[in-house]
Amino acid sequence: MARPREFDTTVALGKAMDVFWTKGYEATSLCDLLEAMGLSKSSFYDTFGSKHEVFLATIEHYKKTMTAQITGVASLESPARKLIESLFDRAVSRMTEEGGQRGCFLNNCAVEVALHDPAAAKLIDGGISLVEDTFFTLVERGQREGDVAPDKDARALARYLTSSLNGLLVIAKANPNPEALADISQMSLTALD
Amino acid sequence: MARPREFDTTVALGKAMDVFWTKGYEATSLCDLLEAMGLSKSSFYDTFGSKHEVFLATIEHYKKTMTAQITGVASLESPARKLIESLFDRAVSRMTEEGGQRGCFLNNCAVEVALHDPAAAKLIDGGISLVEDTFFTLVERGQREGDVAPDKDARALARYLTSSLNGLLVIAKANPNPEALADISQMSLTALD
DNA sequence: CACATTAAGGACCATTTAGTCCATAATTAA
DNA sequence: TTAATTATGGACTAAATGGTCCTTAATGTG
Repeated sequence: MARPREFDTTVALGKAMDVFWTKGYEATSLCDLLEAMGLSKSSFYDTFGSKHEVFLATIEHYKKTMTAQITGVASLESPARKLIESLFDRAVSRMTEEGGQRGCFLNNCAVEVALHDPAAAKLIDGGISLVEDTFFTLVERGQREGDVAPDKDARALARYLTSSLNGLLVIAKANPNPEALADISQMSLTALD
Repeated sequence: MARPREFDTTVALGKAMDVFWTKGYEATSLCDLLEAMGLSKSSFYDTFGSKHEVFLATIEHYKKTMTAQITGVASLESPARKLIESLFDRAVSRMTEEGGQRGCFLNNCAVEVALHDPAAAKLIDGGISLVEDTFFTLVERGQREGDVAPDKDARALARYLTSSLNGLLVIAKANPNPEALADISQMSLTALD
């Protein structure tokens, strides 16, 4: 009953992340994880150590996949401003479509555990910085391209955009009203003018 | 060992709210609640029914106390714009001071439970609407007073401000960096120009 | 004084929790 | 063929979970 190297650690981490993402850390039981990851308790503890270690690993996993995704977007040829706008658009449409109300994993984690889990908080902060840095790059490029206000501080704008996106996601969780989200998204982006 | 009507239900709810606020719903045990509220298990179940019912009650409690606080601010004589700014200032200073990183109770609840607890989600949404309505009143007043952009839709601005404030609080939870928060707050408020 | 409240204390419950450990089976590499 | 890997299944634990219930004690009210 045991072929060696049967399961893919990365895939399993992705599954675990999905569970934490939709249920939250505390509400996720070991059982939930085992089911989702498709492995036995023994293997789980052998490979990952503990629930908490898996949790931290999923945050790392999220950062990796997000980085890939985000640098993908940021390196597209479209004007930077359009790319920024599309990031907001995507957030809105994701939150308004069926079953998409999970929000942002980092956001969820920050709110639920950051205060009591310093290790997680550090990873989360790193992830948010990644987002901020992406916005920073885009803002600077936008300023060079001429469709982002050149007089505004790029770092401040990047911080602001990151915060705005998170705000949008929180509001959407409480009530994914498309009109409200569109208002918020649009107003947020006027800061680029 | 039991004097009748000894404990004040409202006070107890406030204590319970504090626990949920700092620990989150799932991470709060019955034991935590009993200790904080200062009552026995029997009295707890007699009076409140269940952990979940207390939870819902604390959201209501939060709304009540917040309404009082917020209408207090909104009815001050200062210019509306100044009042809006002070709401952001207060959020920043609360999040940067020692032990103030709990964020906003509604925000926390929205992120942790809204997806799986429809009853809570409804109450939370109601609370957020309260905030939005306060901003709406202030924005309209600010427009009349001449220091908020008159051409912008007041409802959209109110939604935006609510979202921005929530974003700020999430970012602060992950990393309460005063500079970043100041950047975010300031940039958010330029939407009023 | 007596009676109805009101609360506390504590026994009790079934379930679930995260986590450990070991024997077993399948596989690959030497 | 043999030995080292690698994973599984399942037995097991100790603690904690939310929740029920019943007895007892203190109090206010008639």
